[in-house]
Amino acid sequence: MDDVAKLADVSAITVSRALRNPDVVSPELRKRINAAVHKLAYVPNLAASRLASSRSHSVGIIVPTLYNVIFAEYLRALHEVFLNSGFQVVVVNSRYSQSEEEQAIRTLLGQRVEAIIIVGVDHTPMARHLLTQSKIPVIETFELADNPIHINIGLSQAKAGRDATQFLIDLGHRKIGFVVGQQDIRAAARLAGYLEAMGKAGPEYQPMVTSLPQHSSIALGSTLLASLVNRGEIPEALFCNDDNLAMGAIMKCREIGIKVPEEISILGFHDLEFAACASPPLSTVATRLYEIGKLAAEAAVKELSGRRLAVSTQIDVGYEIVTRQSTRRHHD
Amino acid sequence: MDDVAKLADVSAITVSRALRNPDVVSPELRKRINAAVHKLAYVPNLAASRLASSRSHSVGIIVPTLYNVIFAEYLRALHEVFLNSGFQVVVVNSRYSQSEEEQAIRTLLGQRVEAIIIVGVDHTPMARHLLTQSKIPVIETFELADNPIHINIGLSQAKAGRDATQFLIDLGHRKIGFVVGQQDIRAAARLAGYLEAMGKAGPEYQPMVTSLPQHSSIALGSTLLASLVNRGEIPEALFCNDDNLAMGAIMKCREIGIKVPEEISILGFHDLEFAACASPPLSTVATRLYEIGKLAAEAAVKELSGRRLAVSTQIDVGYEIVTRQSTRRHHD
DNA sequence: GTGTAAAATGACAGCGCTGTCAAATATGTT
DNA sequence: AACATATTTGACAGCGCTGTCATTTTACAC
Repeated sequence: MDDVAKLADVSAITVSRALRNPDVVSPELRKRINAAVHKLAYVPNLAASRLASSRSHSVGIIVPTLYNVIFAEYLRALHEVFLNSGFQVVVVNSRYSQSEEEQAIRTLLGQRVEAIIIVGVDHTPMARHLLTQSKIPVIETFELADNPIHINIGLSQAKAGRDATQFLIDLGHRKIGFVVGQQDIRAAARLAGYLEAMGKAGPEYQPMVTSLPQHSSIALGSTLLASLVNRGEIPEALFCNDDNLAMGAIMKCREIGIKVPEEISILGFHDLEFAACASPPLSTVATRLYEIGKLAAEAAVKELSGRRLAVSTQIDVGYEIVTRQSTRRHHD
Repeated sequence: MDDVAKLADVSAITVSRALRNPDVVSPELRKRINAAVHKLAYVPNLAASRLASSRSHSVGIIVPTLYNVIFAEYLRALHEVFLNSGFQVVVVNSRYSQSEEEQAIRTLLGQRVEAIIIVGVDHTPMARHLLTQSKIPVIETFELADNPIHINIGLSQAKAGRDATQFLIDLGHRKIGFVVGQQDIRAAARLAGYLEAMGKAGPEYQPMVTSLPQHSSIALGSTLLASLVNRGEIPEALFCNDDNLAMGAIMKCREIGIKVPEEISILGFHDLEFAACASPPLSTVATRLYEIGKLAAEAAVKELSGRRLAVSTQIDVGYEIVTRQSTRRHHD
């Protein structure tokens, strides 16, 4: 900054002002300073700025993965709201690991982000401790917590899993499989819901879980369906932990000549962008991905602008089973 | 930090050391300090640390979108290499806007990231100026630049577009369409390649471009194919700007009863995870997404560890047309 | 011309750490 | 016991900005 000041022949403080508050500096100086800034390709040191002002103007987002489309709409909403409110968005990827999540929290807190939006409600005790002690808004999303740290926006994954399974049961299916990749906590909750519904339905409803500890993807859905077929255990209906898997399953069915939904009903989760245009269009549990992000960001912005919300606000955004053509009533 | 020091009854500097260099502090003090750190949920202020040490231990990644799967493998590779090398990864999303890209560059430079990995080689003059003046490694990826800022790893998008089109021409197709969403610069280059190949092939090869200024997605591919059909202009072959669009197109074809590849050949781009398990499996131009990320990160790490590369290193990772079942020789 | 208020600029300290070097303490050797 | 050496701890300045307040300059009214 001193270099800029020297070049523009003003004091350093004036440079700082010209950059942050251009209209309080006389036009002539402003012009000279801008020229110097440009000439030197000067970029203010944010570390120094943050240290001096103790404001970071940034918020931290923690998502489990950046490698598939599940959090796309959620991220889009967060970016839209925060960018419009003048916050910089820092996205960190915990890669479905609680220890990486804790590490991410440390990093973000170290950067003194002004709010943290995090997917999920299960954290290491240390992570929870850090989040609780930090004096910033913490928004936990996607799941509903029994005991939210602060603000919590999501839906009951277990209930959604139960209802989805019940939906397939009500369609007359008995042999209903559950398909999942690497099991994160939300997947486990949906699985628990599935098991509960199956258990309640009666002894002839035998749970049948197919899984492989890999990141969810369309390709994995395809692989999982193939392994099901190889074991000769083709169910009447399949509840897939997300639309990626469901899409893959549909593809594989088509490839090997299993008719969807005539021979097998397939139900996805999340209603991702491609669900409606799959062939056949995918029945799925629509979660309000964009909405969750939007509400989370808005809650954070509201908190930060002083209008404190209730200590622990919880919003259940619910879900909806969208019936398209990949499921149908069971015929013997 | 002072609070921690007071609680552990040591000097602040010892706390700092215990945190950064635990083995140089006596075990007893270390224990006391850790207890205090934990009790107070103390997280060191990274801004202060960065300012004092003038090291950020972080690298900046700029991608045009976080909302679809195109950059998944690329990001995965970058994360793997950088995290293993002890760098924190900051991902920023330019949302396909050059001005947002420039803003992102400012932010990252302001954070004093130690390297910048950026998708693309076209930047605003200001962005280029900032990047050039910054004394850090800059790795431009995906495209090959005539005039790289520093290190450049990618492939010729125009050449790939040309070859892909030629591939369809060689299959005997004449009416070959190009399908694209919102046109970024790489899309434009591929389109240019397509136009060039069509132009060279002769007057009976009329270009036929279908596009809609929206983010690429499977759903958009479906929409675009539908609009093609509505206009009654079903081509013999379709070169899609990426696999998302191709996948959507295949789905829509299936829905409305156009047989792929019997009635229409469909060629994608990138060989995304789902290409091989599409139905029919998608022929596509495989770009080495993971490889690009890996090479980029490794180049950056090498630069940062002192082993400077040649001033402007350029690596052409090439591409490969993968023939699966969505394309076939044309029959009249 | 003088006085008053407003606008523009500057001085200074300090944000919370770390690099460097100095001091204190422990350890080993003869 | 005296000394040399290694280990552990501490003091101090300063990283590059910004908040606060002081000072200078300008504008305007009388």
